[in-house]
Amino acid sequence: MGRTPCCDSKGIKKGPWAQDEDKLLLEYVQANGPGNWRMLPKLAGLNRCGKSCRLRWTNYLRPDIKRGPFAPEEHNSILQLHAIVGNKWSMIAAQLPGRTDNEIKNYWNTHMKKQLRQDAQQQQHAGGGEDAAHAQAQAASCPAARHMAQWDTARLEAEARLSLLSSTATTTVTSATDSSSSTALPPDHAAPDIFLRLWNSEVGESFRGSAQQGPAAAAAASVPAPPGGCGGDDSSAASTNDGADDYQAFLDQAVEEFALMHGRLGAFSVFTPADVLAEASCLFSPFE
DNA sequence: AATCAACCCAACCGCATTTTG
DNA sequence: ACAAAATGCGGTTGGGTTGAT
Repeated sequence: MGRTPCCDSKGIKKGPWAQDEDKLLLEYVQANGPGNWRMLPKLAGLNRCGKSCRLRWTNYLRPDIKRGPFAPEEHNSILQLHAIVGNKWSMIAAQLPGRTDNEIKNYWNTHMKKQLRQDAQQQQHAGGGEDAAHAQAQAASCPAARHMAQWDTARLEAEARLSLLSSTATTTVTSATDSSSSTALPPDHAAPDIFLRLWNSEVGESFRGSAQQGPAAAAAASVPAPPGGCGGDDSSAASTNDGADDYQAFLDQAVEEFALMHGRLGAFSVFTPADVLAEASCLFSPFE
């Protein structure tokens, strides 16, 4: 006994949108604004369900949608954001003006997953050894371990940036590294660098402690092995559960920070200016 | 030229969350 | 406070396109 689906009416068209349908939808939304998707098809003269109309508008017809290939900055942003919030595509999309969650999701699934796999393989060849191969196979077969690998990348980049900023002794770092209040507003003149703030907070420190035994160990310690899944017959999983708590606490705080900051400031850039990123990439560029 | 496989992306589906009466 | 409706979100699928054989 659930709700009846919105699209179960007979005769409702599905599949690709025709040009005239796009035109009808576009004209209606431009005249009346988005919203009331339930009634919109009838009012606009469309033989579609409201859900389909909303999707078509948000993913394709919206005038502020940016089309074309993703820029390197966008690529890096997606990479870093995904390391923090995971598959929260709408959250990631909120930080990339003009990109839809669907587009980012597709981009991640088709381009970036593949690239991460290739990078991992390259590292395996460079590193060599059976242990590396084993860890790689584990990472490839276990989503949680993959996520940890992504997290490790973001962590390294944050460290590189921290090193950079501390060496240039900018005043923004002083406020950014003030861990006494993780929810304090950043100074108006500085971009809020959540990576740095989280990294220097207590949960960040706690997580660093658990991850210091290396990425593979951190992955094993942080993520309980699924039944019959990666991590094998890990009987020590229970004894290392602190890592999972730290990791979860870190992620939870990251999500809270995003939500809080986004609520206060609207759309904003999480990341430092492009020149700083460029410098950082000289120190450490994991995805090139 | 024909066939097949891989890739890409728009659209759908179902669940979760929020809003409304 | 509750139930139903509306909306949002993430996972998945299907069909078109492109490249290899």
